[in-house]
This record gives sequence, C-alpha cells and structure tokens, in this order.
Amino acid sequence: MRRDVFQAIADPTRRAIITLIALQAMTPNAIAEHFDSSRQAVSKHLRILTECELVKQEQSGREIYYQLNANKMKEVDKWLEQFRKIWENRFNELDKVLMTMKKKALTREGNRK
Amino acid sequence: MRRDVFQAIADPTRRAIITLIALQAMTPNAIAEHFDSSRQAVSKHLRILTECELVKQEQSGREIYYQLNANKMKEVDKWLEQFRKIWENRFNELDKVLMTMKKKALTREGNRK
DNA sequence: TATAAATGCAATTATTCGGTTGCGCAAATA
DNA sequence: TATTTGCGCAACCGAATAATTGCATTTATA
Repeated sequence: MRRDVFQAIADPTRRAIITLIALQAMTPNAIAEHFDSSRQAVSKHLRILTECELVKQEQSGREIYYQLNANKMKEVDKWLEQFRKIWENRFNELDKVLMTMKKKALTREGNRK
Repeated sequence: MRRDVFQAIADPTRRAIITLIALQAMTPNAIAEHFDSSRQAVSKHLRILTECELVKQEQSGREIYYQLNANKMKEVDKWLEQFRKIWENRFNELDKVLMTMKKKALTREGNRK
C-alpha cells in the first residue's frame, strides 16, 4: 500500500480526474461520464487520490463531491525544485561540473583509441 | 509499455537515482553501490529512465555514464502549472467558484435535515 | 412505504512491475 | 593470450495494479 503523490499521478486516468475536478468539485458519477471506464473504476481512483490526500470529499446528502487539494500538489513541486536550477540556468556551477566530467570522459575515450 | 515521465518518477528508487545523477554523471555500478538492490535492478531502472528520455547515456570505453536530462523534467513542471495558480493564489476567481459550491452543498445538506 | 439513485466495498482476473539469477559480449588488465 | 571487469538482456517469480462484476447501504423520490 504505497500511497504517495508520485504514485497517484502516475496513472493517466487519475491525472485526467485531477485536472477535471480542479476546475470544480464533482461527484463520482459525473466524473465517470467523462471517461470510458466504469463508475466503480473511477471510484477506486478517487479512493487512491483521497488516501494520499490529493482530493477532499464533501458530502451532500447521498452525493459526494470530490475536489482537488491543490496544496498537496506542492509536494511534487517541491521535489522538482532541485532540478529547476539545472534547466533554468544552463551555465551555472553545476553545469560546469557536468561539462568537466564530459570532457574527462571524452579524453579517456580518446586515450583508449 | 507505457513509458511516460510520470510513470518513471513514480518509483522511489528511480527518484533517488535521478537525484543522485543530477549532481554528476555516474556508471550503473557506481549507482548500484548507493542502494541495496543489485546492479541489474538498477540497470533496469536506468533503461526505463532512458526510454522516457529522463537520462542520457555517455559511453566511455566499457563504462557508460548516465546523466540527468533535466530538460525532460519540464514536462512534469508544465503539467503542474495549471494547479500553481490555485495553491499560490488562494482568493482568485476559481477559489470563489469553489467557495460558492461549498455553500450550496452545505445549504442543501441543511434543507435535508 | 416501495422503488430508484448514488455510492462504497469485496472478490476476481489479466496485466504490469520490481527484483533476482544466469548468461553473453565487449573492453580492460595481468 | 587468459582473466577480470562492466554492462545489457532474457527468463522467471511474487507482489502490486487497474478494471470488471456483484452486492450492500444510505438517501431521495413516486
């Protein structure tokens, strides 16, 4: 039962659900209408999303509205942070290190031949 | 063979590998030393990461240096973009809509009792 | 009150996944 | 040249996954 955010957003259907309910809270039935899979399948996805706190429930009579807990998505953003430096700033210190290593590797290859 | 970035970063070991080689390119053996799993297991992870272009290979004799393709990580960042508005700006238009829906739901619940 | 609707939960099944083991091949080394 | 090293690939295995089907429960409605 590995229920972390990364595993949750790995499934394309779940990502679609997340995008769908980000705009407005929806019931499982309403969500299922947007997909080919059954209501039960959607319900299962919602359970997984709920377990890792990516979505919140809001009971209203016999209907349950699911809505995104955008705050939880920050966890992914937080993990991404460490790489943002690399892709945004192509010529920073880290990049220099990589360049140096690349040169070394090429030199070694040259020596071999 | 669903080989997209999201599925690739779902596995914690793969995320650890990514973080590891983000700092400097490494060979499979060197990477495997950082984990409990075997070299072959790491190699399998590297194949998956390579297939979805999250890492690049650099042959040097019989050694193969793997390094992060940080650019590919942007895909995750791009998907996250749609939610950033929500979590960063708690009182925007979208939030108002959600608030309204919440009120409606509560009202309906009140009527029921 | 009887029926319909909305939902969750359990059992089942086919598929995928992560890992190990064993092998073969190319490159380095003694 | 013989041996060691670094690596990828294929076969196999147990666990997890996504989906379906069937059922039970609660709430709304005729």
